[in-house]
Amino acid sequence: MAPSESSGAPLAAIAASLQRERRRVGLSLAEVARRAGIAKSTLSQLESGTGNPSVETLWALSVTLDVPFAQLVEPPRPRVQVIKAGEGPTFTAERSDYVATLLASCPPGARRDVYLVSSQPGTVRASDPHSPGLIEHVVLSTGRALVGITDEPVELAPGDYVSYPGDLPHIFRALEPDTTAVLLSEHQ
Amino acid sequence: MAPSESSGAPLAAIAASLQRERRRVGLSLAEVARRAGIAKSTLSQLESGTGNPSVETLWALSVTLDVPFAQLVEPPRPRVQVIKAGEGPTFTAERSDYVATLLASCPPGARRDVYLVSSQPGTVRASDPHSPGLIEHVVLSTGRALVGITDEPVELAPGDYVSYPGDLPHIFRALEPDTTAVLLSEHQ
DNA sequence: AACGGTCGTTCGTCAAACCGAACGAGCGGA
DNA sequence: TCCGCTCGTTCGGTTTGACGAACGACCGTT
Repeated sequence: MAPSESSGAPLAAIAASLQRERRRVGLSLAEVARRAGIAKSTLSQLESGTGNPSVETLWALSVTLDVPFAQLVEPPRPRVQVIKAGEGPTFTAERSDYVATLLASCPPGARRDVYLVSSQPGTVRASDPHSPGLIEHVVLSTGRALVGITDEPVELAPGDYVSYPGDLPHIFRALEPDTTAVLLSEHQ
Repeated sequence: MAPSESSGAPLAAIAASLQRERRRVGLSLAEVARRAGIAKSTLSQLESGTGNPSVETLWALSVTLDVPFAQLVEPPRPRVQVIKAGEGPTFTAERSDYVATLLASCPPGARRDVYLVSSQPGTVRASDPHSPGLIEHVVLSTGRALVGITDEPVELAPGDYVSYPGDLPHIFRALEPDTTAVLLSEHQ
């Protein structure tokens, strides 16, 4: 997914984030600038939305404020969301008793999808490689399953966890009826 | 968590990412520069690691290449990880039958932790607010539980999903023995 | 009030990011 | 071979982000 909107750079969002995070850690503008090794005038302009910082400058600030770099650029996002079992958009593989329910799709700023996977034995859910850098995490809830890279899958029991690069061929193969798992697809 | 290392800005990583993503979509340097509205000389220098782009410039490129902004800055990261049920580092709440197993901690570039939660009824796991912007996702695996914001929790059955802001007081209260859930803690 | 301290903003200077044009290299067709 | 085209790089000129000093505002203290 592309960055939020196709609009211009979120300079205003950066300005707000910088000030919010600085307030959060309770430091003065001058102190943050000093620790980050930048002029406080620069920081002042950035927080006022006047300016277009270089990556180096923003990076220094993200380190100083102990905030993920991306958080300074991609603004916040809120709220409560409930999806009852059986509801929500589902994706069913053809010729395979495999149902994936999208629980939380990738919003701007976050880079992960959360699925609830329900599968039956007898068939194999083989996935072609997804986009480079994608990582999948699987936590088995019920049943048993062979999960992971096609060449070296791992057998999971309830509570077991596996993660693997999603840009390699991989499978999900239920070994017992009503096998369910939580799948976290992380877009790097 | 802070950006990867406390070292200098990842200008080399940006250079590599830009070239890799451009190659991926199969466009020439000149064409990408034209679409992004920047001079191709600028892009040439960025891809060669010579330069310290402004946020505006990088943003335009991330939009053009249809790549999340953060991906241009935070480099890749790999591999397979297995944690069998009962293994892995656990956190136990005092006075509460509540065990959280850390499945995937927050690496540089990603901003989420994955836990397997196992809990027994009779006690309430109440969490004080975490850092601002944190979002928690819960998928119930077995049993039943009251989960969510303390003021308005949601009752979950196996397969149910809920997400809520982690910076508000929230609870996890098992309603049946051996209640388990997958908890995704997302650091915005 | 006068003082020392820190707060955040503003101003002039300088380095550098960005631009546009020109360049050489590589390739296919006449 | 000589065009015509596109590739990516290199070279001055212009714009602008970053710097440091100076500024007014706002406390406590004397």
